[in-house]
Amino acid sequence: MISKKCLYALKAVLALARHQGAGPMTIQQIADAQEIPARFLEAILRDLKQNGFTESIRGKEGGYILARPARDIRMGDIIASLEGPWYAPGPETDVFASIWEEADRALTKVVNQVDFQSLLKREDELRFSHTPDYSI
Amino acid sequence: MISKKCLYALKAVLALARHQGAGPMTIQQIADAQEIPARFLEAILRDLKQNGFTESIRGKEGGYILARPARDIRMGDIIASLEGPWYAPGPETDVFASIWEEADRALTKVVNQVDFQSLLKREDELRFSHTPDYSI
DNA sequence: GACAATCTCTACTAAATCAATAGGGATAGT
DNA sequence: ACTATCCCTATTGATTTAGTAGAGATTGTC
Repeated sequence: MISKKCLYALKAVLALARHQGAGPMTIQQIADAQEIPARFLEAILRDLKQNGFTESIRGKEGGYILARPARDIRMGDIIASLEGPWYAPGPETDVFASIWEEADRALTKVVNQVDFQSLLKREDELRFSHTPDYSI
Repeated sequence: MISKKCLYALKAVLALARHQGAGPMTIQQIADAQEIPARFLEAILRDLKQNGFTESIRGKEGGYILARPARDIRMGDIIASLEGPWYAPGPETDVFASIWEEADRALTKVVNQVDFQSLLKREDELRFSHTPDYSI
């Protein structure tokens, strides 16, 4: 099961992606926008910073920004850095090992195909298709 | 991360597959063969039974057998029945939902391609290729 | 320089899950 | 009756998850 921490991290990066170019976002702003407990988010953003995805500006007018363009951050990058490997390649190579590896590759391939620029686009399209149309 | 319970279950089914046609295996035999804590295995085998993968024979000379031919049991079947879904399809459909679904499909596809008859074959080949060859 | 808004760091905790373990009960063959 | 087996419920210790708390460091503004 994918952890909430990881889900929060993905949402946070998405929020920062949408805000890119408009200065830093505070932890509180991100927390409000994505409904994430602020204190928890704080720790997550620190993790993201340590892994090179975000940068922080301290002091008043401070906050977080993406360290690189949204196009250059993939879902898989975030997942890989926060989530442990979903299977442990042990020393004993049993008959299942190669299957786990194949499954891992399949999974990685999917999440590595999606960068945050394309997520923004997807989100826009989703919003569009879900907005009720009251016109006649 | 894939749980030990699930890994044990897969090993147990593999052991039963190899023993198929040779009468029931006791919990203890399976535990010894696959190095699984017997008491833990007991609960796992009960789960497998409830999910229709194994059948049990009680009393002396009792034990477990596969409920169907090894060819008709896939890795994915065992995993799906013991492991919860690896992501939770919540009510709110955010932009990530479709990615999780795609990832899930990719994963399922891999593990559903492998049945236990083919695992037996793979294991034989693996054993063969790992057996040191002392001939000159 | 005081103040306020921000990030930073360490520690703590409550709840859930995992990986078993324990103890007795039911069943079937000899 | 005896024994080897499966069956069922409950309990436990360790680990992980999902946060919370409190104090400290940094920076812009007045």
